Amino acid sequence: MATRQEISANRLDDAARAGWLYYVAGNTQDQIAAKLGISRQSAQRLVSLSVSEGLIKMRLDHPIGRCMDLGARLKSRFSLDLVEIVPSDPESPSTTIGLAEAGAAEIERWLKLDEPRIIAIGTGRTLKAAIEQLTPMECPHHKVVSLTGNIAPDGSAAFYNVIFNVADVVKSRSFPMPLPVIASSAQEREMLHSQPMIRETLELAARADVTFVGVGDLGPQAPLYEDGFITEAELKALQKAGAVGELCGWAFNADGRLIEGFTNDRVASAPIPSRETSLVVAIAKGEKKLPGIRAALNRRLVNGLITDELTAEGLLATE
Amino acid sequence: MATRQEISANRLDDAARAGWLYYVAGNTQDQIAAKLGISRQSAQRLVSLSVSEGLIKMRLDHPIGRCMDLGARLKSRFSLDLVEIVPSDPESPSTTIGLAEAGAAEIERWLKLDEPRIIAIGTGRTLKAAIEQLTPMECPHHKVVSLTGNIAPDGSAAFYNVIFNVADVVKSRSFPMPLPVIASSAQEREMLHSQPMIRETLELAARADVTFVGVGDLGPQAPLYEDGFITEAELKALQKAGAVGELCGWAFNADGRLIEGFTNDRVASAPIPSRETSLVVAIAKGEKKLPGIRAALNRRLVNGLITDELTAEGLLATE
DNA sequence: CCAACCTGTGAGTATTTGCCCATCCTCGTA
DNA sequence: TACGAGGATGGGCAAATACTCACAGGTTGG
Repeated sequence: MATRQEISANRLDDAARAGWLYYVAGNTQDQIAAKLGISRQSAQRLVSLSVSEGLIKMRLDHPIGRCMDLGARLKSRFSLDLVEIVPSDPESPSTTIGLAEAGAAEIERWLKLDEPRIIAIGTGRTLKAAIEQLTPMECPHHKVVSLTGNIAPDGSAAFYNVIFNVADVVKSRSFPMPLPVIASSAQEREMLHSQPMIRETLELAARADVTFVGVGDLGPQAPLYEDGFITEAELKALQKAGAVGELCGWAFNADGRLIEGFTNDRVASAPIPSRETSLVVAIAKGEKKLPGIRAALNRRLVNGLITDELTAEGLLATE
Repeated sequence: MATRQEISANRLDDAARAGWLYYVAGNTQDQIAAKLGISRQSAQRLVSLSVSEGLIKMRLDHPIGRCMDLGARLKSRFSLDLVEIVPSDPESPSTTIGLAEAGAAEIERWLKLDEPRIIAIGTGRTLKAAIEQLTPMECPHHKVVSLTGNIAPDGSAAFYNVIFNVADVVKSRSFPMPLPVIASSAQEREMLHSQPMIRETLELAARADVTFVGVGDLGPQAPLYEDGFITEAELKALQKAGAVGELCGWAFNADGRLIEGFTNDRVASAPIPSRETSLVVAIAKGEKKLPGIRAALNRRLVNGLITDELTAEGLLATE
């Protein structure tokens, strides 16, 4: 008499045969049913079994395949709502190559929507590069709001504030923030934020449907420092306090917690919009930014990420 | 054979994405269409493209009892070092279905080795189909050497000479044989073989660690004849002399002995490498090739075989 | 011995996929 | 600028596939 195991092994054999006929030989299930002398439904079950039992392996031989794979893992590892991985070009030192195009594509996906949306934009080199990749289009029904001030320390318009570029290219209504990135004191910040126009912009930012931000590192070449928004002493103090990165000027430590005190008391940027009710996408890559990106993901300061293969690997490598 | 259309890299990227989403992530084409922002029909086209371009590879990972059994019996009956049996699809007239994938898998096993190897390759339709299934990989440390000439009777590159395809896909160093498959005379062959470069290639072939060859039949549609390497008269003469098959152009009789005289005096291919010190794998199946395969196994012209169920049965049935 | 249970089956039905065709867009040419 | 070839697109439809359900045959445990 046949034991259950033998029967099941036989069944797996049949499943393997059916799977082979289906996937490798390209038969239809009807043909398989005829060949194996069973009903089409049974054939379907066998084919299905061959997949669910892992008898059939499918592999994608294309550079993109690796990106998709990394993306899926990142998405589940950090419970992200959006992940986009672009192939790395190890030869190119550019911090924006590929990323800019991918970021622009994602921004355009939102702009193409017919229903009016509020799109919040941070600042930084990566974001600027992405905006430059945007296809000009007519989107007067959307609103684009800046999360950060657009006044550089010397009083001029901050170079890497990109809100005007966006509004220009896509013809949407724009809401810049006529503020310094970092106020001179907490009091000044409060004063500025209480101005009616700015208050409205802040409220608009809080209701953004989608947000795109860059991630800044706080190493020796921290963009905040290089662009003169913070002094060397302030940078050192932040580093000492454990800061590993910043979003729109908000410095945070390796846990993703905002650093208390220091420059954070004076950052005039809008708070990062809710990750519960909206999508906040970080666009960033690179060794230097890795700790910052990881921290932001861990504490869910963002729930979307556009990065490259190498960075994705780095994010998955640890822990 | 369909002419190779130049397809933009971007489209292949998209195809890869779609293929990944479909086969790996298990999305429906509707979902893919939504995610990529295209119509379902376009998604379907991309998925289909990813298969037809060979981006998606499917492999059956299960020892089907019947194939294992046949394989074990063949292995012991003919003292083989390697046997691989794939399921048969009795209805399909294709001479390569399934076999190509299995052959590619075995070739890949060798290519994946870290130590440098010399891999010799014969010629033929089956082998070409197998090569097309190879996954691109970087193997500059291996050497791939052709056993047969790559010049067709009309002077062009022989279509079924596959050495270039291999080298291309796996980036290894390749050693083709700039020779006709069959020289016009024994003298010409000697002359050609004495050329330094060719001599070196021949010596390399003799030292191959592993060899993959097809088996040609010598019936009315013998590939050697169909491809114009031998005349009808020569084919008839070979048949009369008892030839039942050929490896790389070397015709042999039912005992597996090389036919003396006739075209064998002029075959410009390298001799089949040693079965004592290396692995020589025949990849072949089909009723027509049965006598040839049997003869080659009997006299141990090869010590490895990749074939299908039906052929395996045929080999075991007689004697 | 019987009832509960499990496995596998076929029928019917909803969903998904493959393919044809009209149309649109692009680009080279007259 | 007009025009035609060639390729991409999306609608529609038939084929193929996946899923649900009720039931048959056999096993298990009382």
